[in-house]
Amino acid sequence: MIIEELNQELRETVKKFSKEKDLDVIFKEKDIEFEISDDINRAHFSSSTPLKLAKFFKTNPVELAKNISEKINHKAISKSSVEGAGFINIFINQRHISDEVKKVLKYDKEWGKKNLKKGKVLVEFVSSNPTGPLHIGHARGAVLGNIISNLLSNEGYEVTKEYYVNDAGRQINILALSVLLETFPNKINREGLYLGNYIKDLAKKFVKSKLVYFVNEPEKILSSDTEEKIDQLITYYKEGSPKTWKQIKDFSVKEMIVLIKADLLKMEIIHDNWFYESSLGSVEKKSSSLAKALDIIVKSKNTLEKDGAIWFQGTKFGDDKNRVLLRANKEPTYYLTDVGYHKNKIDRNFDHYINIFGADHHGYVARLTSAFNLIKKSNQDIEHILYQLVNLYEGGRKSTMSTRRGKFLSLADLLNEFNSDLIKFFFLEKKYDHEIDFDTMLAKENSKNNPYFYTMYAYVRCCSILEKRKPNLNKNLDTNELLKNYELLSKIINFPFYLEKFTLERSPHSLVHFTKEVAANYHSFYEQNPVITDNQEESNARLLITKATSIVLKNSFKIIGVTPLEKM
RNA sequence: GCGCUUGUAGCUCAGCUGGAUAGAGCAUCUGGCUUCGAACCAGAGGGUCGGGAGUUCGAAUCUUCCCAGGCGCACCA
Repeated sequence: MIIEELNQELRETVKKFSKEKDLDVIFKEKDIEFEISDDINRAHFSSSTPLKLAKFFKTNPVELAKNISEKINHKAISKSSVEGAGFINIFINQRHISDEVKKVLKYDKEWGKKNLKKGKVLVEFVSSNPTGPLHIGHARGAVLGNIISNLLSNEGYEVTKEYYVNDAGRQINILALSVLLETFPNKINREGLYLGNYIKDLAKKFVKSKLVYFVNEPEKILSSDTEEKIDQLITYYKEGSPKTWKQIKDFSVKEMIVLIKADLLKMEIIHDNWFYESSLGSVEKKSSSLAKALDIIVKSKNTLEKDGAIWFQGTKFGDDKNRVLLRANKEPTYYLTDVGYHKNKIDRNFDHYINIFGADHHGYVARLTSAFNLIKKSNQDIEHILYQLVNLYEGGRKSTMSTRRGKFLSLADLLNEFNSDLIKFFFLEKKYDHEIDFDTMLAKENSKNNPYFYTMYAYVRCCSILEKRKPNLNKNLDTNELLKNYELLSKIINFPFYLEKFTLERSPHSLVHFTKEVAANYHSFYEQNPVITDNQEESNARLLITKATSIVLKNSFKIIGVTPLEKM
């Protein structure tokens, strides 16, 4: 890539210059670089390096810029100058642009893709409890995890997308209880249980599909405390009708996962691996990930015993309090279970781990990271990406979502209103650390303004022209045409650089904005430059620009996870 | 109270690891379809970048203090 070559040249020049001056200063690499200019009338590439280094060289920036700029030499440079407070501005020549455009066409589907082997990454995302269908908040995590995975694998990482299924624990028992009470006649108050319509559906399906044993409702008086009462009921059915309990629990979890998978499939988001909490085994079993993780942490002397429980000394690592790992009754807490899960991840030998969580989990990150660092192998590391929550509004009024109370906007309902590619653009154009207020009515009214249409329309225009006439690569390019449209071409030929940047920055929204800009440049180009004309050379150059644009848009769509349309 | 996070045009958002005149879309206003798809283009107006202070050649961007919103502070998951 030209920018990398220019940076290389710039760094060598600066190095030479400092040797001449007999100075031995080590510079930060990012201080010595060119950036792609956003104003092509000013420059194709510009650098503020002289401004940054003037102090080290004890000279004024303009002077330094002149010195450096005179020494920079690259065959692609057509003009280089010093402007402003000490910026180096350079233009590249027509020959180079033309070569680059040819390269884009040659690489086609591969343009922007790196073939280097960069290591194995495990991306965990969605991981919603199978106690209810996915809702709009999960959808945000889903599209985010998907695009981050795509960006990474495009950069040459070997990516595994994983969904962690919490199929054990109290929440699952509550799910089972909710379905059970819906299945058998009883007069028990359902307060605190899962109340969504999907529970009724599960119960109906359960009755149809299985031979069930009848269970009675408990005769003894239940606690007046909701949570206590739920636990009493769970114990009553679990111990009183173990066979039915297990049947209904397994059935409910299985069915919920079927639903979740179906929703994700509709979004064309497919996890490579579904990891079940229940497969972690028990702490009693020495060989389980749970036991191994606990063992390592205890041996690292970062635990203490209090009230019969084993606590992790989180305060040593900046947590505000210590956390229980193993309860006095030898039951693992959720924390230990998750640490055990990460032990399992570690043993599967990835180089890098990314967890994509909703921002409501942020308090959990420090804890998990400290434990991870104690049990990891060297050269492994973990990273958390937190996305802010989606607020649901109904007619301007905020409505609080709750899976338990059955109050949420399900992904399935969302998909009935909007196509999945539209939803992807909607979520991904916003940075993930920004909250989103979602009002279905408003969203319907505004859906026409979704950048999806604007961007896709540019692609459709390209396709429709290319259907009429194909560019000829063997003919000479009208280089004047290329230079005239450099603003568009700059994005096209620097596409791999942009992708690398977006991946490194973990800023998928930038890719969406980038495609919007490419589309804008193309729309503008389209209005001003009839592509199919009698002037063969001119027409061919414009066809090449059209083809190159379509390549960059198509490759971007693939990473974003939307289907390119040839007609709309 | 402590911690994390957000505050940029009327609205929805980019820009934030310091760089040149703070950008889009929507809305408002003015133009453009007999020609490759007008789901588009060209142009106009609209800003104390939440507020104060600091760091420096330079601050929307870094530091700090306020103000306002969101989230989190379990032997729940």
